[in-house]
Amino acid sequence: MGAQTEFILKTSSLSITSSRKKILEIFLSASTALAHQDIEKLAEQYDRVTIYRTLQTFLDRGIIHTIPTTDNTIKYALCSDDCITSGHHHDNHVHFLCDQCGRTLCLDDVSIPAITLPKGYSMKEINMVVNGICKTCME
Amino acid sequence: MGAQTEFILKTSSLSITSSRKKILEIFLSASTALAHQDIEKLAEQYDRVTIYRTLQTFLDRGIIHTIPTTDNTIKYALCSDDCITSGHHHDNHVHFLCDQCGRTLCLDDVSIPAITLPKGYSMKEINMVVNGICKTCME
DNA sequence: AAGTATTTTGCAACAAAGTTGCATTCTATA
DNA sequence: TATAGAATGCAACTTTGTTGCAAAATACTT
Ligand SMILES: [Mn+2]
Ligand SMILES: [Mn+2]
Ligand SMILES: [Zn+2]
Ligand SMILES: [Zn+2]
Repeated sequence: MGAQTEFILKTSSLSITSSRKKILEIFLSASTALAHQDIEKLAEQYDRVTIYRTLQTFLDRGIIHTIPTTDNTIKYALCSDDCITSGHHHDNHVHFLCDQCGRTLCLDDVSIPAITLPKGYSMKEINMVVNGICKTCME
Repeated sequence: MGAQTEFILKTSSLSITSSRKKILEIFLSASTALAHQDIEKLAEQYDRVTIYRTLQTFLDRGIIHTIPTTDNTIKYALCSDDCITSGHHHDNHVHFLCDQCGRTLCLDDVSIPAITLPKGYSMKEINMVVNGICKTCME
């Protein structure tokens, strides 16, 4: 079970520590994106500061990505294997925020359509976030 | 000069106060979206709490809208006249975040393309945010 | 125009979120 | 197993956001 987390850390040339493994396991078993606070609760044996630094490290290596939200919270989710092996984030899927259950989901199968920017603008990254009611809450 | 701000406040059935006029003037003369902190600096005669409450009021009335960003900051920008008269926000344009100058721009002429969500999801709102280099910084 | 009801503001106190420096502990490697 | 370098925990601090309440300003009635 720890095999996958250790593989990810090694691939990203990060030293293997118990907090990094724990936080990775949390992401691997999560079905939704997580806020810093969610992780704090699920990894309460570790210091808040360690979690801040670990998330930043994972972002730098393309292990996780952020999802912008309309409230003031950032959500984090695992990147695809592809990001992890290439060492930087380059996903292209839409994110969904459920107004009822509050969950944030990566819609891996919905890709962001291309847009044309006005002349003079150069695009580096694009984010698309949809609010609404998720499948589970609709039932 | 205060005519336009007073008109907006009256249209939204808000009482006319000096802080509301000042904050509206700031938005009207701004070419970019503003963070809470930007407004604090430009309206330093008013209490921080008043600015929080005023922004919330303006959001409720569809006078301004928020722009989600990849860092943990919310930017605010004026809505179109259409939102103001109808009393709720319903813009549909792309937002641009310049990685160089840090400015956040409403690309009023670039509309968000439609997407198809997986079965069972219901869409209420959609946001599209592009990072890159803006026109001014490219020159 | 003055008086009154209602709304808004500022202040204080607080809570939550995020940052930094440094001593200690842990990890990788020889 | 010894050691250099990296990561962690802790304390102190800053920034950001929230709440209750008294004072002030605004809108409304007469
Ligand atoms: Mn995602
Ligand atoms: Mn806008
Ligand atoms: Zn839901
Ligand atoms: Zn720029």
